[in-house]
Amino acid sequence: MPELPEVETVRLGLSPHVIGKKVSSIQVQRRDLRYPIPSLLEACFENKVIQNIRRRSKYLLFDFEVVPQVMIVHLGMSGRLVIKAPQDTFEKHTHVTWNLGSHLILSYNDPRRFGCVTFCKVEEENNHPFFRHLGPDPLTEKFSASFLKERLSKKKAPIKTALLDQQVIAGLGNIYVCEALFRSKISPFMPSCQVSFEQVALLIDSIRSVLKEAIDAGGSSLKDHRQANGELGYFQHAFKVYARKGEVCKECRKETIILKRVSGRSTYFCNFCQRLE
DNA sequence: CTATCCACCTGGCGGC
DNA sequence: TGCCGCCAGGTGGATA
Repeated sequence: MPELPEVETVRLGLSPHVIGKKVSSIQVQRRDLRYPIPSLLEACFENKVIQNIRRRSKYLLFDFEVVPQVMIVHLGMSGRLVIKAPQDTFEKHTHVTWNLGSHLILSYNDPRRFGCVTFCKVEEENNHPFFRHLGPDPLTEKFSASFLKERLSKKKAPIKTALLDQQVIAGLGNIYVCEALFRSKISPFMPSCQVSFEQVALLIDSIRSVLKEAIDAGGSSLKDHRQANGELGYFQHAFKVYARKGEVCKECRKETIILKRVSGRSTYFCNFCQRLE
């Protein structure tokens, strides 16, 4: 499910409800997610106060007052992190719940169990395997045209593949790579090292604009994504190419959107707007 | 070291 | 209605 905008939407939605709240208890229904939930999770965070929620790439990090550990949550493909009330129903595949006093419950649900809930020492965060090799976040200044051009110049793989590589840029996934390439009029098949500096600059603008618009729309809901309040995101209605195979291109009005596999992932594009010269 | 492939898991959908 | 194959917002371990 969740790429950068969906994770950021969850962070923004959760923050006002949970920051400053004490976790009165934690219930773990099953621990075998992508990585086992550490047996010490409950002991580590029960009766502690949530101080802040941060996002790094597609991970959410929960800082707690006083606690020298940071809690890490990843939503995988199908994970949801939502605020509930005790009287609400809890769907199948709800694996972890955090009671925040007697009126609010933070709930983690993940049918496919590709996500994870874990923690690490604060001082080890930057060296954690999840974060050590991550590229820059596209919404920060470190992500510049000169930086990206340099990274791409060493790669022969298609630009589509490079943009999905979290070591090149952190937070993009299949949807937003397709959408950003379309906005830039760059073919997903163009070898990374052949993308010109001008195109890289345009690509950065496209990535930033599509991500910001998606965050403003509450993310994209295909099947699983919900905002923290349980509502659907609505950026999927703004897709120009993703999941639009066979539809007339909204830009050129000449050709229909094509679907091909690139490095194992469905890749949607307009063969006219994004033609290789 | 880099580049591909594929498994991990469940559920939804289309076709027959 | 039912069964089957295919597909899905991600990641990293195995392999060449």
